[in-house]
Amino acid sequence: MDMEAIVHEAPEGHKVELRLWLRLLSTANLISGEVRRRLRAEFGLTLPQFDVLAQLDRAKGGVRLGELSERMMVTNGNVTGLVARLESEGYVRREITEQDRRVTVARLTPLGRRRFRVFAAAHETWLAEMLSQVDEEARESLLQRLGAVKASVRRHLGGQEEEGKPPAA
Amino acid sequence: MDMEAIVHEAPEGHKVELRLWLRLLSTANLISGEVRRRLRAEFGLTLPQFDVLAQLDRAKGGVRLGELSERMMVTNGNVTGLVARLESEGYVRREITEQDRRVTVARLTPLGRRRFRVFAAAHETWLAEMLSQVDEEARESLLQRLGAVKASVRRHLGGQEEEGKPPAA
DNA sequence: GCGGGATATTTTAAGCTTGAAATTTCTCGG
DNA sequence: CCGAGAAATTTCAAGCTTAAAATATCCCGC
Repeated sequence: MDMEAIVHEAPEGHKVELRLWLRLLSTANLISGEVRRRLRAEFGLTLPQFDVLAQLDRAKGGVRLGELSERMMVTNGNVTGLVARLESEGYVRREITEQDRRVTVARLTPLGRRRFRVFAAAHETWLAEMLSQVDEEARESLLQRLGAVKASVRRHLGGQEEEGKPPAA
Repeated sequence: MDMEAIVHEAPEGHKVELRLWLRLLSTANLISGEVRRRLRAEFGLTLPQFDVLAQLDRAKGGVRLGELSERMMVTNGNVTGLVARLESEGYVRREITEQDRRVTVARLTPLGRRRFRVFAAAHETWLAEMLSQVDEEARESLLQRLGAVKASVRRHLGGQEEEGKPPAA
């Protein structure tokens, strides 16, 4: 089975915000689907697993699981299994600190770090390829405007603000 | 548990294509997470379920399951369960055509159509809210440039082309 | 009208994800 | 010191998702 990304879209006749959202989503799906397929085919890795490795690689001395879940924008319960599987692959090790035994820190094993460098290089290449026909101006524009989108969305999250400043003005 | 979207991002020091991809992904995650939470809280619906209903609402006379999976960019096996759950909710009905008994057509029940109108109106409002601070120019720019991104990505999919024209020069 | 290949869907196994409840450990005021 | 509440993680049930294998049906050339 392949089930290649056919990527239908844009119903037409919808509010423009909706059309923008649908296009954003289908674009992200198109790319992540391709990345996922390649990670699997080339390295037997899932995308979330790659994501964990990337976070751990970025951190010097290991990452608390709670921080990992924040950085990855997923729930705590999620990282538990993810890290467990990566540990059984030998890519990640878990350590319990003696100062606070509630905390578990995950860090890359030497094998994990070595392998991740290979994964990351391929991943970067794929992205560069896939986005090769998006020119410098478009990239910069997208980066900036997507930042604006995120800012707009964040101001309208879920009713209750759980941190940060109260709605300015 | 809430596990609000903290949305870390952009490692800095990565190739610009990678940064663009990470921003695109985190933006999509931020929005879809919020939409998912609201659908669940207000209507007890999952996002994929909403997606199925939207596709069926759009179609006049029912949709073959295979076409549904194409339109939704998910595998065939996926829609089987999705449609089964929506059927048990009474929102969707499945019909087997007598001309071709391999084919199953899904269509909204009157209840499903009625309810979907409510869901869709709320959904549209949420999106309009979340994107309210993205001005007209930015929206148009994003729509157009995301289209270009999709085009670029499609040209670099998975090695084998399974349909469409051979790479035009 | 038969049989092989194509087409449509379902099933299956493995893994991801959420939200909520449960555990474990810590902190701190009295 | 003790106990209440906070904090970090795990467990759990339900649902999503994929890729691959299995089923079921159809089409077509002989």
